[in-house]
Amino acid sequence: MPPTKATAKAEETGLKILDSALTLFREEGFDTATMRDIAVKAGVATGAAYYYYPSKDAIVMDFYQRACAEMQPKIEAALEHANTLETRLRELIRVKLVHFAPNRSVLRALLRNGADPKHPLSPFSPETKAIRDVDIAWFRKILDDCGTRIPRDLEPRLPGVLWFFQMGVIFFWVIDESPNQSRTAKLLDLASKSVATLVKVSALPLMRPVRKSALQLIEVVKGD
Amino acid sequence: MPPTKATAKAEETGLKILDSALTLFREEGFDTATMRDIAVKAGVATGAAYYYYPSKDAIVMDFYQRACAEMQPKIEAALEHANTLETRLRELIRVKLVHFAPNRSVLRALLRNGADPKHPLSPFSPETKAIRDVDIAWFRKILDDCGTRIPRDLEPRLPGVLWFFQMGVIFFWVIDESPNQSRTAKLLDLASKSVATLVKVSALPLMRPVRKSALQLIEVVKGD
DNA sequence: CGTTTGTTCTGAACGCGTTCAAAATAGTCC
DNA sequence: GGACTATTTTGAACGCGTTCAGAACAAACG
Repeated sequence: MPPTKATAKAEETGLKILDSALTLFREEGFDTATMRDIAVKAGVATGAAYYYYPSKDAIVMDFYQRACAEMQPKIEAALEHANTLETRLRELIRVKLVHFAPNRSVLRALLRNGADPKHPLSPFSPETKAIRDVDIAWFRKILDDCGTRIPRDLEPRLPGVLWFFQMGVIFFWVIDESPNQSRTAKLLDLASKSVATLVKVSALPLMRPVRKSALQLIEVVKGD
Repeated sequence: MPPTKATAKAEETGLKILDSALTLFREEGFDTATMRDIAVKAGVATGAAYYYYPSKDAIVMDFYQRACAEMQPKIEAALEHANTLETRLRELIRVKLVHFAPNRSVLRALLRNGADPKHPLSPFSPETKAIRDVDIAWFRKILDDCGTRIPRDLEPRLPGVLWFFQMGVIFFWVIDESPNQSRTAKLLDLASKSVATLVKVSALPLMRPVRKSALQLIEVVKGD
């Protein structure tokens, strides 16, 4: 959102800038749309955009936050009709892809900097922690009552791992140029099934050493 | 390398520009070092740098290519003393980390754009295919005579998968801010062991369905 | 009403990567 | 040597994201 401003008129200007930006991003891509274009389209001076958003990236961030908020009820609805871990995982992620679909290229601009956790736009940055926590809570939820027994030692780590898995799928989707992103659809089907199976299998007594190794790895990756 | 120029003096100028750039990148980071700085340090005008390199990124690319070439004998040496899949995998990757260590931040600039396969600097781009192929050949080699039996169906895909695994480790290393990148060291140890175990286990008759699923996934991700 | 204080907006300017017409230099042939 | 071509180098200029001093406007108070 444009950071809360005093007057109603200001609120409106902020939204106008956001709207102009997103339209231009969609129409001609993030890089091609310049801050000057955005300002002109919103009917303000270049500098005005910076009164509402500290940077071009921040506009994308705002879009991302709003999108996440809008998605919450959609996610809830999608999970109603899904009971198994596999279907819940798949539907949860599918809701996001569908919701982001019209703005796939905007998301690409965001995930470009996914590399650097120091970058404010990274899905791993402190700035995005709030969103991440909400996301991860959903994965905890779908593990909670899915009928699959989760090993005690895996339980606290698994939501985060599934979130990471989700980021991988979204990332793949963003760069997937196949018609209608059909490759991602296939990937999501296959991967959801595999992940669900893996979780199930990981509970077998025989798998204890494998699970312990995996947990060690997770610990190293997460620990900082 | 600076694209082949006619005179020896030109060759030298090109190297001077490369050298100045890398020094500045190391000293103050990729973003802070400007093309003007680089040119001044090399004793030429700003535009001269663009006679040798089409972009700032291209300098990093050149560094990367040279580094890969220099690494070949080091890799060969490292593999002499390693016989198991686990140790070979670990040593192969370790050689790269050690070699890149003084220029970790330069590599970071390169991997920043790893996201977009359309970006020329991406490790997945057509522009980097030659390097990638050489890399993958090494992974084929360490699978060849490591004493572990590789399932027939997995064999053609596995080198690419291991290369991808390597990119993951390098990526983690590049953003690893722990002292001396000790977390990466731990990760590399654990992950090499796990990967080697996985490969071994994947050959068991019991694991056939799991392996087939994994292969399907690989197919979807690679196929384009 | 005028003054004052805070909010919103302006547009010129900065530093960056990059481009390019033209100048300087080197190489070649008579 | 001089004339002509190809290579190398220059530095001003462009478009971008961003900054900032101050103009314009609104609200509150006397």
